[in-house]
Amino acid sequence: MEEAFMKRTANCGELRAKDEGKEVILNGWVHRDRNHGALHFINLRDRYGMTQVVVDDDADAELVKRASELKLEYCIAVKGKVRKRPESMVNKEMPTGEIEVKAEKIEILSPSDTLPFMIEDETNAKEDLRLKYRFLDLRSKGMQDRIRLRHEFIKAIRQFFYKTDFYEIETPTLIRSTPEGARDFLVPSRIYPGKFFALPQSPQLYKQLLMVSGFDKYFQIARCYRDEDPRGDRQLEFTQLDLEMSFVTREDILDLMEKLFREVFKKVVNVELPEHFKRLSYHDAMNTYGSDKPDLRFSLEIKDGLPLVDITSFQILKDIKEKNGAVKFLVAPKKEGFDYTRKYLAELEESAKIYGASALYFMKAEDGKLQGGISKFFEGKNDEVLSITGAKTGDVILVIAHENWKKACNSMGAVRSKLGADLNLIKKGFEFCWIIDFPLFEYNEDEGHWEAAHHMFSMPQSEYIETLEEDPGRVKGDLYDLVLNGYEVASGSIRIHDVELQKRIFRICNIPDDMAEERFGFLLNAFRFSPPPHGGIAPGIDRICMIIADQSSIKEVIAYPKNTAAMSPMDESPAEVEQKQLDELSIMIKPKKDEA
RNA sequence: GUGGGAGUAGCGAAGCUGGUUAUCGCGCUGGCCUGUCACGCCGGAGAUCGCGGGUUCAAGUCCCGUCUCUCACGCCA
Repeated sequence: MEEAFMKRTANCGELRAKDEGKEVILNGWVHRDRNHGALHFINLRDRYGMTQVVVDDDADAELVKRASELKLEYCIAVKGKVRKRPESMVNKEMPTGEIEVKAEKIEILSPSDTLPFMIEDETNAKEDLRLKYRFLDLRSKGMQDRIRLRHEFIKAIRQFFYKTDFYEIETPTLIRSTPEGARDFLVPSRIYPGKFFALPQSPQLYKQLLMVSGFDKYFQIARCYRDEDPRGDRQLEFTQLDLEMSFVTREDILDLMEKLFREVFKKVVNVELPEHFKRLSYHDAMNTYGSDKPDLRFSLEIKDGLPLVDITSFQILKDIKEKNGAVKFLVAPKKEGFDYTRKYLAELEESAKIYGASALYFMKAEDGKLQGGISKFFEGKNDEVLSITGAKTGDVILVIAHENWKKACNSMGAVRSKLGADLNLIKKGFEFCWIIDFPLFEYNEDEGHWEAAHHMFSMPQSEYIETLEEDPGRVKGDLYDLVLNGYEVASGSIRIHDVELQKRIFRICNIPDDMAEERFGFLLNAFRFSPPPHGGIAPGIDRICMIIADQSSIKEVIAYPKNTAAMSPMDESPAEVEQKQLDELSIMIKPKKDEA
């Protein structure tokens, strides 16, 4: 019996000089096609690589004709013999560059329309077009590499956990709301007309129940859904490694994560991470780097500007200090070939204003003197300013003042980030750090009440527990974030496991007991039956892969395009969809007559 | 929700202060080519300049409206 098509005996990435003389069949796509008249070269591509196929000058008429029919991205089968390329024709750029396959027969398995954009390592087609033709975009080497990276990353995570006594457990996805603070995606229920399921924002409640059940250690590669505006580093639908452990302290969890990332980064990108990651308190991170997710690939530090206020005649700074606000300064370093022009300083100010600063003040240090900007407010105090700031000739002292400490920090943080990028200060590599001692509550001005800064199930640090209600703003939580190159990549905490404490937290967050009972009753109920002390953390797989893939967008490292992941939303109302789906299903189930 | 940017051939772009045939590269197409590998060379087709309106002798270019995309903020960790 003749085969349906010439099925491959080798892939396009594996043939080498040692395979010389082998008769092979390759299957793949026509990546490039170079026709020289009597000689014809075809780069045949599959996910394993690329192999050059030659239609030589001794080819018979049929082979020549078939080869001339080929166009880009035709899916073909080639039968031929592996041969070494002539010495001077070896392509060192290609892993298979020492050989080529001399075609004896070509079969077109499937032709292709003219492409909407070229399949290149990195295409410059616009995002929406690439997403419309996602299947073509994913044929490119750049995209295949990203998807492979993601695969390797998840594989390495699983390998790590399979050596431990963690259980991998899946939690439900048609659930009642998990309160992470974002909007829920809702799914109408057919069985309970008019009612809805929520898709999980995280497996939070369920993993806590698993701890109450005594599973002790659990992990899951979990899909999560949050109905908020997407960004380059944030999707509606995303994947995280979710884990929870019983009878542990914060140190156990941080330690586990450091071990995990050391092993995984070694395996996946062959990078040695330090044994322990730097730690910064939330306050130190904000004060020093102007961000709770600082990029430590460059050191540029923000300093407290209050000492400057004591020696200035600048009333605006004095007023801010009077009101207990924050004054921050940053010394922008001199750099050869880079001028702090008026225009550039205005750009820096713009980036500060986005985060609420009303102005970015500056003065230049030149030969032991201050020049320009606000220097006139430091008449006769040049030496003091230079000694406080440490500024040297060519440096620029940047100052931000704001009544609101957080806004002052964030604004200067934006300036720091821009300087880091523009002055090329950012080193290659991976800088992890822990941010710890987060405040447990934040005041929501719009709603007029306190709310959980992270989520409502995180433990306050023990010294605050008795006096929680007195001033929620000063309560630090047993919360920890893992930050990589300026992105938050994991977030975790030690959980509350006590009904009364949980209810107090709910009350502070303006959730009265009856509402708490209604929404989280099943968790509160579980807490009545000897829940163990426990805690966990959830690293975002998409974002870490994005950073490893050199900060391509998350759209590029996950398998689904934007909006609701796989597709843009449907127009029909749920009821219409349901009927339509049933109709389609019944057509599919009925066998066609001629097939039966 | 707010603000910035963009929409010109299948794709990516150019088109300065309005001026008569809208340019370039890739792709497509016809031909030539025995060693290419982003092959090369010669020719060709392909665009009511997002859409609607306005100003003007004249609009891709200026104005108003509108849609779409995109980035930042808000929101969200």
